[in-house]
Order: sequence, then C-alpha cells, then structure tokens
Amino acid sequence: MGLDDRKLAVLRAIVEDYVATQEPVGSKALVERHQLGVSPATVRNDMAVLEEEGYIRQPHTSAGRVPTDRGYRLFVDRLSRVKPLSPAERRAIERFLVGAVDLDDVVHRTVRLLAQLTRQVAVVQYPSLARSKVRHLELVPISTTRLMVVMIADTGRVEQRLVELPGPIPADDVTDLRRLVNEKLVGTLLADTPPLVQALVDESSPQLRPAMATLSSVLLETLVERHEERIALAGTANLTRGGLLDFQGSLRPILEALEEEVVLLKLIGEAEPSTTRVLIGDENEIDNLRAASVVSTGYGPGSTIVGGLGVLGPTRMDYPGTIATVRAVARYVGDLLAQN
Amino acid sequence: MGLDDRKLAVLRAIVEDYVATQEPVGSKALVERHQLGVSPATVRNDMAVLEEEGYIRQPHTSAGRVPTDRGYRLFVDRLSRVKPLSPAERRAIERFLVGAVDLDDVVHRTVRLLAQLTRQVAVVQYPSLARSKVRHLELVPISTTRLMVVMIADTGRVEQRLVELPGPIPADDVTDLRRLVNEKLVGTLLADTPPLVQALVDESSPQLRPAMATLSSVLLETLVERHEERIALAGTANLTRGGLLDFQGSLRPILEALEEEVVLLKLIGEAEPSTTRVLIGDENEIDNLRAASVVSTGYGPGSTIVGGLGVLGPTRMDYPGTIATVRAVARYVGDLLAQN
DNA sequence: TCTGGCACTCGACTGTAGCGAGTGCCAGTC
DNA sequence: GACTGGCACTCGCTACAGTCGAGTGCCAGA
Repeated sequence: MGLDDRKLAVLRAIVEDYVATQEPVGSKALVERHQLGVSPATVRNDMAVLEEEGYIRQPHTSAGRVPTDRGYRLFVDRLSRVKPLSPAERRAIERFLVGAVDLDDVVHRTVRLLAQLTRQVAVVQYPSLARSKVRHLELVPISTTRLMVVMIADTGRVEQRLVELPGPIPADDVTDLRRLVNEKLVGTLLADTPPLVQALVDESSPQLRPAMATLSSVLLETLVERHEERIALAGTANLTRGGLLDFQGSLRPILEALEEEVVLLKLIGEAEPSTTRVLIGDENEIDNLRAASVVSTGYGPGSTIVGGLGVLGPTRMDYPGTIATVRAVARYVGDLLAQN
Repeated sequence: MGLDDRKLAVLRAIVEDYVATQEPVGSKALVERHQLGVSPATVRNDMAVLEEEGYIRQPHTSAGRVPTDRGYRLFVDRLSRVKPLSPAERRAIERFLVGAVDLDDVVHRTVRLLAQLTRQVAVVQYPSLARSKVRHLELVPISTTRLMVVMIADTGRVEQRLVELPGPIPADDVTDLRRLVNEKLVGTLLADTPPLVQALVDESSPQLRPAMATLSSVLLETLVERHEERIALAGTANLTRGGLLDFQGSLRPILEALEEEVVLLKLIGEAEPSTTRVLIGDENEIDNLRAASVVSTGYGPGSTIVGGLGVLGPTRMDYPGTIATVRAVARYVGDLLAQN
C-alpha cells in the first residue's frame, strides 16, 4: 500500500501551503502554486487516497484538505529536510548570547532568543543537577544552630538550603565539616553522591556526627531525591498568533499545562543524545497538549547532555525551520557552557 | 454635584451585579435583586445621572449599564469595605506556606497560592537586593584566575557571579580577600555598599589590589547598579476565564506585558509601606494593560518592606475579596520571612 | 493512467423579520 | 419636589431563507 512519489509530493505541497496560509487547501490552488505537472482532477484522486490512509482530512465536505497529525509525521520524517539557518539568524544567536554574566542570565537569554526566532513558546531546562558535578560546598553559619549550605555545581548551578542543626556548634567544627564534605564530594556527579554522603556520616568523629547527620540528610533530601529541576519559559504571547484557529479556540489547556513544571520537564527533559525530538499533536502524552507540537533537544558542553530545551506551538508549524533553529540554539548554548 | 446616598447604593449594586454576572445590568433586575425600596423608573433616573457623571456607561442603546473605570474607582474608595477572609482561606494560606525549604520555594508557593485564591494572575517580587543586608560573601576559587563570588543576603537571596581575575592568585590571597570583604560588608544594606566597596580597594595591600579591584567592580556592577530584581509569575491560565469578554477579546497585549520583567516590577515594585495599591484600567501607565486592574502591596518581615506582590485581572474583578486576599498573603509571607 | 466535464454538497455570507430587554420621557400621585 | 406607572422606541440577538462559490466525487473518453 505504498504511496508513490507524486502522492508524497502532493502531501508535501499540502503541508507547506497549509502551514503558510492556515487555510484548507484545494486541488486547484495546489496545481497553481506547485509544479506538479498534472491536472487538478488527478490531484483529487491522490488526495482521496491520502485521505483514506489518514494523512489528510476535510474539515467539512466541500472544503479543502488539511494535514492530520499523521500527515505531519510523514512530512517530518520523510518529506522535509532541515533548513539551514540564514546568516542573519546565526548572527542574532551570537549577538544574543554573548555577554551573559551567569547561568541565570544564559538561560534567560536563551529562552527569549528561542521564543523570538521561532515565534513560539520556548522552554529551557536549567542544567540538571543529576548530571552536574559538585564543584564546591560552602557552609555558612547563620547562627550557632543554623547553617546555610551552598552547593556550586560545575554546570554553574548554585543551590542553597538552610540546615537546622540539632544543637549549637562551634566555628571550628563548621570548618571541619566543610573540609570533610568537600574532600569527599567535590568532583562527583550528584547522582552518585548518596552512598558517599552516607559514608561521611559513618566516618565522622562522634563530636561531629549529629551535625553531619542532619547536614547529610538535608543534602540527600533536597538535592538528590527530589532532584530540584528548574525551568524557564518565554513567548507565551506567541500562542495568540494565528487568531484562535490554532489550539481549537481555547488557550486554556495550553496555559494550564505550561504552568506545571512537571509537565514541562516531561516535554523537554527526556533528552536523548544529540537527537532532535518532534512530538506532533496526539503523539503527546499530556492531554492538554493534544492540539500542540513540541520540538526539543538536549544541550550541554561538548557532546554531553546536561539539560533540554525546545519550543511548543500549533501542529501547524514550520517544522523544518523550527527544528533547525532549536538545534542551532542548543549547539550555541552548549559551546557557551563549554567555555566555563 | 454630589451624589446622594441612593445613587451611591445604585452604583454599588451595579458594580456588584456586574462583577457577579458579567452582564450589563438593567434597572428592573437591579430592584429585584437589591432592597433599594424604589421603583425601576426611579433607578433609571439615578442611572442617567450616574452615566452623565461618568461612573457607568451603556455598551449600546437598549442594553443595561456597565461600570466605567471611574465607577470602579469610586466603588473601591468609598463603597466597599474589605471582606474578611473565610477561615477556609486562612487555613489554605497556612497549609500552603508551611514547609517551604528556601526562598525560591517560599516565593513559588506564594505566587501559586495567590493565583489560586484570587483566580487571577499573580506576581511576586523576590526580596529586593537593594533592601537586603549582606549576611556573608563567599569566594570560591574555580581556577587560579577565576573566582566565584557568592553573596548571601539576610532576606534569603543568594546571588553568584563569576569573576575573571587579572592574573593568577594564590589560595592564601583568596582567604585574605574573603576576610576583608566580609569584615567590611557584612551587615550593611546593599544600597549602602558602593562607598565601602570603593574603600576596600583603596585600603588593600599592593599585592591584593588588582584582584580586589576586579572583584569590587564586579560586585558594584552586577549587584548594585543593575540591581538584579527577580520576579515570579503564576496563574496566566486564569486570564482565559470569562471567555474573551474581559480584555476586549485579545490576550495578546496582556501576555506580552507579563513577559517584561520591567513592566511587572513597575506594577508591583513601587510598594509604599503597608498600603494596598489598586490600579484600575486606564489608571495603569502601561498601555498594554489598560484593560486590566492590578492590586498590589508590599511585604516583608515585621513592618519593613523588602518586596512587592499582587495580582492582575480584568477591571471587572471582585475588588474587596482580592484586596483582602492580597493583604493576607502579604502578611503571612512577611511573618514567614521574619522567622528566619 | 490521466484528464475534462459535470452534478452535487455545504459552509459563508446577506437580508429580513420577530422578539425582548432595556431605555427615556411624560403625566399623574403623594 | 420626589417618586411611580405607563408607553413608545431602540437595537442587539436569533432564526430562517436564499444565494454564491470553492471544492469535491465520479465518469466517460483520450
């Protein structure tokens, strides 16, 4: 039941036209705007087949055809090639990203850049703690029974927690604690720390043990177990482009989904190495996003991946262009991180 | 040209009914639902006067009346009193805020809570650095020529910057630098630090001076001059309640405005002590928000103010309820901060 | 296998009519 | 002088009928 080349060409033409005009496309308009070399009637026959196979559909009788999610899928997989970025876009990326002063800055600039270039909603995950290595742990006494622990990761992330100690602790002990945790933990992946943290308690002197126990439980609990992920979002205003036609008239479910960090993480967090993932409409597992598509990829210094980024938009989106932009931005951000 | 008591009562009734039903309210419905003690005809006469004075208007002839921005203003200033919160709401606030582990957590919980209680868009400013005191400055060597400086403020904020030193620096010097900056700066308001930072450079030994100069310029630049404000946002999905009637059919300008930190800061950042500020429609200086109202207030431990928070919604909002909620949440957050 | 032709479908748009909520005004009453 | 009942009028909303046209499916013929 293969589709011959012409039918594929017809599908491609339909997708391209529909994405451009946002209106159902008919057989006549199609032959006028593309060099298909056949008549409208022939195209109609092809369309009938494409419809039967579920690649396109008619919003109503006597209207043109519109691609289905399945149609977009075929288009993305086999009918399109990634557009190279224009020099102007490359320049925009570079201009946008130079001069970032810290990780927050990098992430914010990136997410805005993505939203602006793709004219869609952009999502950027901060470098995941699980994939970060400990660079330094600082203990700052706030009072005799309170400690602020600040963890600095090699990815630039800095996390802090207040630790309520079981009893007062002299300054020298704090120094000892600091030395011990740093000796043991610096340089290790956060995902690998739990046994080491446990060992720290076991190995510490009786004098230090109570404080160390509290400290380690806080470390484990807040930094590893509920692995604190962070996310930045931009471009929600882009959802309103294209009138209310996209997203079947209601932004509600989309906006709701975008407020849930868990959902966002699921969308862009499961990054496989160097692949760009495209989720189209129904393929999406989140019900609220059944009317949307997501293009996402991982990023990180060199070839390692420390986090994900991507964009969300209507299924009717410029896939080749979006994919190209997402990839390019991910690569630039990776390079930027590598410089640290 | 004073309005007598009955006319004010009519205005109050119109506002209340319109907020509740979202539909223009007519004279007949008004006398039915409120005990005004007069006939519809009389109410109509009063309405004519109110309209002449600009407090209400007719969307079109033969429709009921709708309050104008000016009408809401009068209502807020003279016709309403702040509703006490229900016990359920108080409990919700407490339940929501206990168990926050750090400042980020507090702010996120607060903004979600506000959005949920008011069913509107909530905005919370992190404690302003300018109003924070330095609690500790930590210098962490990243390499021989790079230092990460971490500033911990008494409000719980933690900021970090990478400092590129002019040349390699031995570990002992880092220790000296750390001691010097902490001796000088701990306990001072960030707004007051610039002269002190300058003095640090002047007073430091020739050996330390280059490093100290770089360090101090980074401190000044990033922490004080472009005083790094942060903002959290939640509840944008609430903008879609009430169909597209609010905001004259387009969420676009609102969503755009909400993406600009500067705009948000302007909205809620200018907190005067313990007052609740209400901006109604046109009173708003930001063009994109002319169709919206903002209720905001300052918060902080005790009676000091360290930041602002508030909500944004349609001009047709439940002002008494919203004002009460915003105040209550601000007070709870203040108490929470005071505990640290 | 493709093409031109033709009948058919059905949404979009237009114009008309009736309904009803709501108004403004006026004469009458307390 | 303030309030009220009554009445004519306005005008948005809905329903309905009619027309138009884009687009289709199908079929006979090249």
